[in-house]
Amino acid sequence: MNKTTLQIKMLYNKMGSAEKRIADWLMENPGKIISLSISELAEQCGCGEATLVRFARRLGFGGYQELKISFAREDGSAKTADGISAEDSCFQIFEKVSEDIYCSLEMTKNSLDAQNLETAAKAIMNGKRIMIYGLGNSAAVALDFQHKLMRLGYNAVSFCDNHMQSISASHLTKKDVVIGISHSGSSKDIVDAVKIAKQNGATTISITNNGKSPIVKQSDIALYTASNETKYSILGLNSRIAQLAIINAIYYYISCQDKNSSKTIKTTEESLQSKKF
Amino acid sequence: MNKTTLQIKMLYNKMGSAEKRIADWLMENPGKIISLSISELAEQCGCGEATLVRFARRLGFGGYQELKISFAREDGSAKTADGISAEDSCFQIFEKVSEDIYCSLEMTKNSLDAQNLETAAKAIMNGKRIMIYGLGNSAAVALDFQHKLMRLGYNAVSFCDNHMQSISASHLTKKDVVIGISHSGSSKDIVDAVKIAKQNGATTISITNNGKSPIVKQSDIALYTASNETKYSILGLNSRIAQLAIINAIYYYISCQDKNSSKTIKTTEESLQSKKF
DNA sequence: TCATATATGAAAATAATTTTCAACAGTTAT
DNA sequence: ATAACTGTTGAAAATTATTTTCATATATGA
Repeated sequence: MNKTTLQIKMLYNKMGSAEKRIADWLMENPGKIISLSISELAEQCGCGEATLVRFARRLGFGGYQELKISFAREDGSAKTADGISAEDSCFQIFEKVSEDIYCSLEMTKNSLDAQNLETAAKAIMNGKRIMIYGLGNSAAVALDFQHKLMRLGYNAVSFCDNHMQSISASHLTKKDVVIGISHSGSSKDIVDAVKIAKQNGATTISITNNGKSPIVKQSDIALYTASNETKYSILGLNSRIAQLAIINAIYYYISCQDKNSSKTIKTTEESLQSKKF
Repeated sequence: MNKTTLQIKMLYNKMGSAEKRIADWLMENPGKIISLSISELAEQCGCGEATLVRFARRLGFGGYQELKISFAREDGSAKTADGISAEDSCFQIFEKVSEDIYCSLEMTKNSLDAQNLETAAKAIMNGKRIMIYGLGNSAAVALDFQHKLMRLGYNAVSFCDNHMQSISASHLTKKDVVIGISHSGSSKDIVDAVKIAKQNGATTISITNNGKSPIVKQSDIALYTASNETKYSILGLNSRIAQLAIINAIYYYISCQDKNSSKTIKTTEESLQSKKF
């Protein structure tokens, strides 16, 4: 599946009935748009030309022509990513997983607030200590974040022990920053620890897939991922990748903004040299 | 070089001076035609619109539009993902990171051997014990893998302590499976541990970005990621995501193939219920 | 040199696209 | 329930793009 098709599917629910008809026609007739003018397509879809222009704009194009060209670029051979089944080879599953990851990243682009992201990155840069809490699935993400921040020379620690999380949170001050990671946003222990940190005046950041979750109430800054994985799993596998993408973005942002970072990164690399063949 | 470009070169000698000017401009400005109207391009080439229409017809197209679309289709390499700079907002960086992740996944699709992937997944399913080794960056990936396999009810353990890695490897048998994760493939301790495991007869699997690395020599099965990140980092951030995608694929594959898994996943979920709000 | 064939671009004709606007549907506030 | 608001829609107008026509220019070969 290509980028444009993907985007159409993502925005489908937000479309009006005429736009949905357009989306449906495009899905059912892959590649055909390329040889049609706006009036011809309007007739096919039973809508006005204006609606087609709006449709194109909504997808981020300048107009109908650009939409058409985008379809031409991205090849008509539209693969449709179905669910994963027992007949699939492991490689086919890999392809589907890639597709879903891509989809989740696009969705996260919509749900992630640019201002919050920037504020969170700056808070981390100014924090005296950075505490990162995650459990289960999110523990690996927390560890990844700690690792990256340490490479940049920051005083970052991650905990995947709920006692340690609460203990560490209880000793924080308003100079410190806490990052709570929970896909559901409802992990009791993480919420507790973040709450304690907030009571102590620390800046609290949460990374979650659920906007209406308890962790958000305890957060000064909430970073939302998005993913459509009800299909074949309760596990938020794709939102996890989106979390990592957010972490990568923050990492790069800090490494660009922080003037010491290039030196620090070099120091890190040097320290690891002897560990390699 | 694409079909249309080739044809233009073939017919070049038969063209008049104005048409040659068009051909020259197109060669010097690859891809630019896509965003230009016929009048704009006519001005660029210093010729009349009519000449452009004739030019397109001569190449076998119905008109200017078709020529334009043909260029759009054949010019896949027009991705303009720049590097990350200090002027970028954190959100812009997130967008670039997403783009790179997508790119890396596509590249990995090419470098990953379907047969090896399947073999690795089956070996894991049949392994008595699964040992996963990673250090630094790769420790988080190893932890993630362990977590997923445990959810499926497998006897999986990850170590990010080089002593524990070697110790555990020294006690393995040919019924066991070892997974060594190293972006560079040159991490001494990981290679050592995998080597020990291999000497003991365990099935060894490696996940790495480097086909010609020491770890591959110690592996029965090598799974290669791919990524282009020389641009702004030594860290293999994107290959890391590709590693996780491989892990996700294996997870789903096993959960489809292993008949007990749905029960096990349910048990896992139940065990976590009390931890949530 | 001249007749013929071909190439060219300005302008006219046609077609495609975009904008405007009024009607309408659904939602929220009063 | 009603008013005010918000967003969707397509017909028609306005704009822009493309194609055709045609007069002129240029080259070719007898």
